[in-house]
Amino acid sequence: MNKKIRIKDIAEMAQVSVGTVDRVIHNRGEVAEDSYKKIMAILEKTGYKPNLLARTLGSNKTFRIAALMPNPAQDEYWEQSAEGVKQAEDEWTQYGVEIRPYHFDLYNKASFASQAQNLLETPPDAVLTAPIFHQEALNFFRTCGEQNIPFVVVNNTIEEGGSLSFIGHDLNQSGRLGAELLHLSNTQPGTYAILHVYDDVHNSLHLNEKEKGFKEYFAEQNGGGFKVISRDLNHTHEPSLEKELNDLLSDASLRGILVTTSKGAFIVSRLIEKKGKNGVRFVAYDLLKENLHYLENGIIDFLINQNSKRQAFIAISQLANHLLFKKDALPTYLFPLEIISRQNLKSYLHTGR
Amino acid sequence: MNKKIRIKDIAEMAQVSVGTVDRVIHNRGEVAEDSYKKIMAILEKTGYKPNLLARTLGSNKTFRIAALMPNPAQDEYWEQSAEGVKQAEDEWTQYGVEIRPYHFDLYNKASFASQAQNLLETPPDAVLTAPIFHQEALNFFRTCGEQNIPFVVVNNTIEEGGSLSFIGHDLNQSGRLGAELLHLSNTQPGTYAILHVYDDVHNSLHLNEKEKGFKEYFAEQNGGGFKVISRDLNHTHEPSLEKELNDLLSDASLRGILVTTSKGAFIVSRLIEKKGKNGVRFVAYDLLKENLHYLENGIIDFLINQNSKRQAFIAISQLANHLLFKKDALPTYLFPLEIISRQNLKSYLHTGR
DNA sequence: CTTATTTTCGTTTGCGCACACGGAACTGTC
DNA sequence: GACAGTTCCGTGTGCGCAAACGAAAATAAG
Repeated sequence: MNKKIRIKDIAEMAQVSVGTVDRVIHNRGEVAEDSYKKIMAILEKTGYKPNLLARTLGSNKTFRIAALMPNPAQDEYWEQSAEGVKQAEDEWTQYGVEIRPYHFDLYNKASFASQAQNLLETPPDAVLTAPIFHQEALNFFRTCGEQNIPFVVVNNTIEEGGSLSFIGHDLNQSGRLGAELLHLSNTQPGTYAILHVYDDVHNSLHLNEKEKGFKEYFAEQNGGGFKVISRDLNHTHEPSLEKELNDLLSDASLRGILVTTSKGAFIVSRLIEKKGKNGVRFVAYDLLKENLHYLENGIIDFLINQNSKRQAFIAISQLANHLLFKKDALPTYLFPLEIISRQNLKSYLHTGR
Repeated sequence: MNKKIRIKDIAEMAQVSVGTVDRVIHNRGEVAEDSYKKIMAILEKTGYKPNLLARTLGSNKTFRIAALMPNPAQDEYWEQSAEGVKQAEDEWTQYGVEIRPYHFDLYNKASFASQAQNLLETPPDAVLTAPIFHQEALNFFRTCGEQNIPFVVVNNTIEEGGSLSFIGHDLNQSGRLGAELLHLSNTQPGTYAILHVYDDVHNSLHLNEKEKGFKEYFAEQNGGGFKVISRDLNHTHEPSLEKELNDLLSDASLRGILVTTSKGAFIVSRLIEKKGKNGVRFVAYDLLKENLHYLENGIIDFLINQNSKRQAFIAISQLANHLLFKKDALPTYLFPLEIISRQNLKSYLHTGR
C-alpha cells in the first residue's frame, strides 16, 4: 500500500499526459487501445486511489438532495427528524450539497403525492423520504427509478423498494424488545397488551411488524401461559379511547402495556396517571418531551428510542457520500434499539450528536 | 446564512487582498488595526466557513497522532478500542492524518511510563490516551502540557488533567443505572451486591465512582430497607474468589449483583453458572464475546455497553478535527449509557459503526 | 495529392485555500 | 536627503484533480 500516487505519477509511468489518464479513469473514451491498456495496468498495479478532496474540489459541482418528509410542525417525532436533516445540511453545505425540504401532511395521502410531484419538477440528484403512505410511496419510487434518482428511505421499509438504502430499525426485534421489557422478572403468567394508538390514518404495515415480534417473544417463553392482546385505538375520539383503556386496566391479570406509536405514549400516560398505575409495567417509544415527563415521574418504565433525528442525519450523509465520493451505502442500516430508563436518560440527552 | 462565501469575496467586501484576509483568519499578525477589525466584522457577519477541502488540500501538511493505549492482545475491551482507532485511521488518512499506536502493558505501570517516553521522542501533533495509571498519567500530561501537545483522554477522567477533552461515561450515573436494572420491580427489600473483580492492579478511582452511584440509588429509593454490599475481588486467586462468591450467593436475601469490570463479568458468570442462578439478577459491563455468551444463555440479564470502540473512534476524530479544522472539542463528551438485553443485542452488533 | 474529418492526445485553467516572497509606504537616524 | 529598518499588504505558486480547449496525428473523402 504505497502512498500518495497522483495522476501525474501514473501519467509519467505510462508516458502519457495527465489528460489521457484522466480520460481512462472516467472512461469517457477518446483513448487509443494501447494507451488504455497500459494505463489500466498501471492503475491496477499501483492501486491508485484518487484524492477525494481534490476531486470534489476540482469538479466544482453542487448536488441537490430533496427531503420528502412529514411536516415537522405536526409531530415532535418528525420535528426531531427535521433537526437531523438540518444538522446534516450544516455538515455538507460546505461540500456543495444543497438540501431542499418538501413537507407533506402526515394525515393526508394526497399531500404526499402532490409534494412528490412538486419535487420531481426540478429533479434533485438524490432523495430522502419516509414512505408513510405505502401506495403513494411506491408510485414515487417508480418514477425515481425511471429518472435514475437514487433515494434512501427512513422509518419504515418498503419491500419492493429499489432504494439505495433503508435506515431505521428492525421492527420485529423492536417488538420483541418491548415484550422483554414488559416481561422482565414477571415470572407469573399474565396478560400483556400491545396498543397501536394513532390518529386518522396510520401505517399499519409498520406497526404489524412490531406486533409480530411482540407475540413471537411471548410464544417463545417457556411455560407459555401468557395472554397477549392487541388493540387499535384511534385517539381522535378520546372518550372511547378512555373507556377501552379503562377496561384494559381493570383486568387484574394485566402485567404490561406496550404502546407502539410515539404520540400514543403520552396519550396513554395521561390516562394511566389519572386512573393510577398499580404494578402494570408500561413501555413506549421515543424521547418526546411529554414522554420524558412521564418517564421521569414513573408512569412510563422504559422508552425505546428510535432516534429519528439521527436516522435523518445518517440518511443524508449516506446520500452525500454517494454523490460526492461515490461511496455506496449499506442497503440496510439498522440502528441499535436503545433502551431508555430514568437512570440513563440524561446520558442520552446530553450527547453532542 | 448565505453559502459559498470565499476568501476572495471577503477580500472584495473589505477592499483588501486575499492575503490580508488570510492573515487575519490565521491570525498571524502583520495586519493593520483598521483592516483587522473590518475583516473580522465581515467574517462575523457573513458567517464565513472555510472550505475544508480546499484548506487541507492547500496546506499540504500531514499530522501525526499518537495513541498511547493498553496492549489490545491483553484484553478484549482494549482490542475493541484498538479497532476504533483503526477505523478512525481509515477515515482520516485521506486528509493526511497519520496514527501511530503505542501499546503499554495493562498490568505494568512502568511500561506506561516507558512507552510515554518513547512517544515523546518523536513528538506527535496530538495524543490519545487511556490514563489507567494515575500518577504516571499525570506525569505524562505535564510534559504534554509543557510541549504544547494537545491530548484527549478516554475511559476515565483525571481531574487535574488539562486535556482537550474527556470521552467516556458519567460513571456515577452508570452505577445508578446498574442499580436500577437490578432493582427493577423487585419490590421486596433485599440485598444488592456490587463487585469489583480485577487483576493485579486496578483503577480504584474509576470503580469508586460507580460504587457511589450504585449506593446513592438505593439510598434514594423510598422505603429504603435495602442492604448494599460491596466487594473487591482479585481474580488471580480463583479459589478464594469462588469461596467469596459462594458465600454471597447463599445469602437468601440476595436480589442482584453488579460486576463493575468487563472481564469480571464472565469470570463471575462461570461461577454463577456452576452454582446455579436462582432468581438473582445479574448485570455487568461490555460486549465481550464471553459476556455475550452469558447474556444469551440468561446468566447475565443486562449488559451496560461502554463502547470502547466508539470512544476511541470519537477521540481520534476530535483530535483530527482539532488539528485539521481547528474545531475544538467539547471538554467532556459523555456517551449514552447503553442497556443491552437479549432482545436488542443483535441490533447493537450489526450496526456499521 | 489535397482537403476534410475523425481519432487521439497534451496543455491549460480553475476549484478555494495556504503560504512564501517581495514590494510599497511609513518611520526613524545621522 | 540618503539610507536602513518596520509595518503592512498584494501577487504568485502549488495542492491533486476535472474538464474545456485546441493541436497533432491518423484516416477518409474527393
